Amino acid sequence: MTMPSALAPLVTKLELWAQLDPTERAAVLALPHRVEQLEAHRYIAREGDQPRASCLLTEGFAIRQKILGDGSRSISAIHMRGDVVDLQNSLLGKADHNVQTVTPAKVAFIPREAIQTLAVDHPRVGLAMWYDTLVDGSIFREWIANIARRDGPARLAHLLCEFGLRLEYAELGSRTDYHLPLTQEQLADATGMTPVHINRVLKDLEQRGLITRSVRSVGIADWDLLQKAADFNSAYLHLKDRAPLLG
Amino acid sequence: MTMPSALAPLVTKLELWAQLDPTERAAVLALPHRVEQLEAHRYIAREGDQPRASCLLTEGFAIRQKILGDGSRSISAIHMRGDVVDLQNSLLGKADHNVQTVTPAKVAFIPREAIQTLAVDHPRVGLAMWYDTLVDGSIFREWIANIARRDGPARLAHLLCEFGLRLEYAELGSRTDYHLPLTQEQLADATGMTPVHINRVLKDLEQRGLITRSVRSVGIADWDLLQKAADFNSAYLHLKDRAPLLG
DNA sequence: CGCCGGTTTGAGTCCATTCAAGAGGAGTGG
DNA sequence: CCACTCCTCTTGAATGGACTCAAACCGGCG
Repeated sequence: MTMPSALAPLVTKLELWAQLDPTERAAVLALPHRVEQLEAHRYIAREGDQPRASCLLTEGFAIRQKILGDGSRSISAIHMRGDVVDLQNSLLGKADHNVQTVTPAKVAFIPREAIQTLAVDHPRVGLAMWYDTLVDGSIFREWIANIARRDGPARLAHLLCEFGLRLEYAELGSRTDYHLPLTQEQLADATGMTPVHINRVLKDLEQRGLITRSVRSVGIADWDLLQKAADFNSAYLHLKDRAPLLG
Repeated sequence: MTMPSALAPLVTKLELWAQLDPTERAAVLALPHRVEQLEAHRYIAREGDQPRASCLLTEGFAIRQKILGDGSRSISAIHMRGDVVDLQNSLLGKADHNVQTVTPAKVAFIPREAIQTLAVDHPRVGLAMWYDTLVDGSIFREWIANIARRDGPARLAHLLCEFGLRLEYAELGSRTDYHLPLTQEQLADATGMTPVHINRVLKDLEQRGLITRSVRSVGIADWDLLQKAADFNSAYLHLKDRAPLLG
């Protein structure tokens, strides 16, 4: 278990939900953990595993995905720095989905018992982690609506809006101009389309002047316009409802 | 605030996750609450609201849904007796989706401050509620996969399997023969299809001998067969991973 | 009896898919 | 430096699953 600074992003994240006092902050930073540098496409957890550690993403990008019976894949979340990536799998005992890096990534593994103890000994920290899970849930619901009811262009545009906003919020880029670390195949699996169709939809968004693309980067000329085309309303990210009661 | 017995289903539910000691059990039952009998199609929370109370469903059925920009609707969850229906909305401060009854229902409203206080004063109860939220999230992920990647028949069959199993688990019916309290339009909004297509898919499942239907009831002749057609694996419901560590 | 919400059925259309092939780019090794 | 490979992206053509539009049917209920 290494230098505590690896957990700093976790404190930052939790303090969005609850102003922690010095004791609580120290307790979080004192969590036992093991830092690891992972290559791209590496599995952090596999469906059916009984993981003994949760994991904090401190660098790079990761996804949560499932492989269905017919071999197709569904991506249900994209994660970036500061996200606690594996609470579900490790706390619930048995992983119900896979977690995988998409780029080289640095992660801190935290034993599940340590998380539970922290939550019990410092209930306000537990509450903050619970809030984080609630926001996760909110994002899942929006993805359900996105995939179920929006057409191709709106669906992809919505993903681009969400990703941009979250990147900006995590201070990893500008929401109107950022590097998108996903292949078109991954975008397809995150939106319930085929890679071929993603390609055509991207072209369509570009031709309509809503986005510009270079290598694997996205530029958004007119944020409001794209937001409108995407039927995007950031409320579900709860970026502004932070530290609502605690503190 | 009425007789505490209305909260009994909540204790039952939480004890699936953590064996509570008498003090903790008493604390849950001592939660201030207001019982209300609601008619069908009544909104419990509306998107944008700042609800001051969470709500426990003690009788009847309810859904969570969103109305999109074009007026279409997406249903992201179906709830039955014992489910805590509005933690997300009330704890996060601002509702990001609607909660609505689909049948007449009895609910117990619990002030959000009371929930928070409970979680802080009795951290293990807080942990149990957190677990419940994690399972919610797991179901959302499966729904994403379901809508994104399965075809009509499998998608609907999957919903029928899940609903049956959850009903049985809540002791509200048999998984192979139950009353389905949803209209075909609601089934459509829960699976990302149109009502017309739901109708055809139902007919298809019936003709293939996978289900039988009467008024608004479903019979499943061969559970294993339907499960297979649905690509259904109940692991994501975490019915068997109960009380994993606590207690 | 007649209304009304929900269900069922038909016909035509379209969006997204499948299948297939080619182009671009990065990395490897001769 | 060039050939070779692998992966990703791009494009075309044909197919098909789900949609829209529209009408009819059904059962419960005032």
